[in-house]
Amino acid sequence: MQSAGKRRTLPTMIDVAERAGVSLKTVSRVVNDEPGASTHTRDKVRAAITELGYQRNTAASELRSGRSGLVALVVEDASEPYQSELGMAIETELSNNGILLLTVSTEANRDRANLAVAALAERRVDGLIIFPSIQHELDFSPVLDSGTHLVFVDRPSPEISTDHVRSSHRQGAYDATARLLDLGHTRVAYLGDLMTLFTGTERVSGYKQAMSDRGIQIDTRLIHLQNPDLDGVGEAFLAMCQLTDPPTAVVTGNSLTTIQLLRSPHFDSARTAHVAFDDIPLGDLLRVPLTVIRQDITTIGSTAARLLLERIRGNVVPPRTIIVPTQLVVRESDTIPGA
Amino acid sequence: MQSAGKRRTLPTMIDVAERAGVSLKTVSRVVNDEPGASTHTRDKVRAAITELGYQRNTAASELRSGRSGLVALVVEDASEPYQSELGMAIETELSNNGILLLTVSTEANRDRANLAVAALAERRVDGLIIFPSIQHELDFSPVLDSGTHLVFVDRPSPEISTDHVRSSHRQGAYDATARLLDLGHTRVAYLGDLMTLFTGTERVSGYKQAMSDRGIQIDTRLIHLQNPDLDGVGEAFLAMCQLTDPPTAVVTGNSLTTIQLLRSPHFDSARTAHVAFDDIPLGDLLRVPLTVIRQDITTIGSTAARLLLERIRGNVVPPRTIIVPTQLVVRESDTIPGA
DNA sequence: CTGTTAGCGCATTCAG
DNA sequence: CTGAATGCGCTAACAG
Repeated sequence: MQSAGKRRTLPTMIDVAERAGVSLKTVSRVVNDEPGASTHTRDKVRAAITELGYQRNTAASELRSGRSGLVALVVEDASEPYQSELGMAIETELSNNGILLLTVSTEANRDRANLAVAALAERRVDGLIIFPSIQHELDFSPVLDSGTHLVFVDRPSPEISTDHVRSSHRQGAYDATARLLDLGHTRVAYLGDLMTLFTGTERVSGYKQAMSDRGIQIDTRLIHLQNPDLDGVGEAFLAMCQLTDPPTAVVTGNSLTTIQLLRSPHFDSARTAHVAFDDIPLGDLLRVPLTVIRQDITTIGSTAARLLLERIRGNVVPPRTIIVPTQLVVRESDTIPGA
Repeated sequence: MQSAGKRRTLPTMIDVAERAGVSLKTVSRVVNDEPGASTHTRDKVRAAITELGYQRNTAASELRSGRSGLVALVVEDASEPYQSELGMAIETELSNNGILLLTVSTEANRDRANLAVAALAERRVDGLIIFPSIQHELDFSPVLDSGTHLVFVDRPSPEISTDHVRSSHRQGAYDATARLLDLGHTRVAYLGDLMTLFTGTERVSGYKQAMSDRGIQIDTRLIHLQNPDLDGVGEAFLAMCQLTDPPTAVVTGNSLTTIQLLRSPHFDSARTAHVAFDDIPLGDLLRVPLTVIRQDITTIGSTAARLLLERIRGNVVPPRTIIVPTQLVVRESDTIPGA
């Protein structure tokens, strides 16, 4: 059994050079797969590397070259399903390009989120992928100073003009609403996020558009927007049901709202048709399997990583916006059993 | 609107020293909160730092000092709920100590998982927290050479003697089984992982112990162990139901097996009592809310991070094993409606 | 194809 | 309490 934690001096490129009988620079060429070394020399150097157990010291390389080989993902809570799936997609794309991923959750360190960004700046990360926090805007000036590239996911930055990848929030909400309308409903409620959020605005406007397109009067009493972190969705739905003309169907605009509604005693999946924006884990195993608008998070993540990699490699183009389509996944909750 | 990606030369400690009219070393003292600088000097230096927008270059500091301020979490799939919650707990603990977290999913880099570990070694990460992969043993010799500290989570390493934090797998499985036995069942099946896994072995032995303690004969036909990545749980359960004395209750030993069973057409939650090891997301919203043994992942993660931090700070003690208790969460699936 | 020189920005060592 | 000198390990720029 090996034991961890012993430290001795590690061999350097100079040691390898001596062992292989070549110059320092030649070793560097081999290690970095640069041209300018014969196959024979390469083999000699490689042999010396394995004999000595040489490992390149990234810190030195980084200091000299200015590139860190590090990208950071800044999210609110890396353990939330959407965000962890995003992280996984990004990591996959980056690791295929020899870049390691740092993850910073602003929630974990609310007061110190800006400190964390400063730490990323000190580390000279090559790029940042940002899933903007709902809670508070971060100060990205430290990383901008050092020429780090930024990509925003899910919604654009209000202050910084840069690349941005997101779902077609509006179209997704449109599709959710249209689905219920096509099933014959006319009283369709919308429970969603506040309009202060970009995504909230987009989605509610998709809902309204679908209603208008089918010539259905929009009843503002059937629209409830609130911060989904706070309670109140169930009560809002109850109030709607007490109208003389209550809703027969409902669209929920985000997962938190969906879960609040499903957990509410005032909501009965057997009596009200329901389509949710955002899939939730195990949505197929619920009491009534949930019909949802699913975001293609993996594509969003890998696209964000790809845009970032292009810029890191020196591609200079104007800021781009990429919209990734959503998908309607029909299960059961959109149809009422009795109907 | 600011625009990202412009690069100019950043100020260094020398610039700050000149501006403040002190020496390089004094700046270093202030930046690192070392003693040996008067309050007056500190203020002068701090002022110069803000005026110039100075940011320490971590690479240089790292090259000189040998410490990277980086810890890596090596998991199989960072998007899986258990693993992302673990990551979040670790990140919280580390960020409180000024350390950033790298996440490496071996799944994202299947063929190259060992290469990723080598990359961590080259980066001289201060420590590694490892949630061992089911798929394949990794080669940690590169990081051991550079004196990196390791902590294993969930199960110990078969090869390396080091710190290790995990749930009381055996006690948890015991509690799950005992719960069903106490409810009057005598034919309790166990569907779980292979015994080649540490956790699989621990949990099945907890099940057996509970049965024996209550004087109930263990029927090996009611025990099914398999790789939960593969199909077959539903069929195995069906086979048990066709016995002359079929099970009236079942314990599932891990989330994948639980989900397979719940999705299987051969299993009916209304007819068979069920307790699952490991909570699953939204377990309370399932057709029949799931009674589970829940692991305290947050405690596991923060404990692992704490043990690692101690070693990074130079604490030399023999390898430690910390067992974190599990908790029975009673919902409904353990009782059959008719009974 | 290969080698020499210089210096990235900082922390360590030792001298005041 | 403060400063000067040195070099961590590597890569960029050039020379042969």
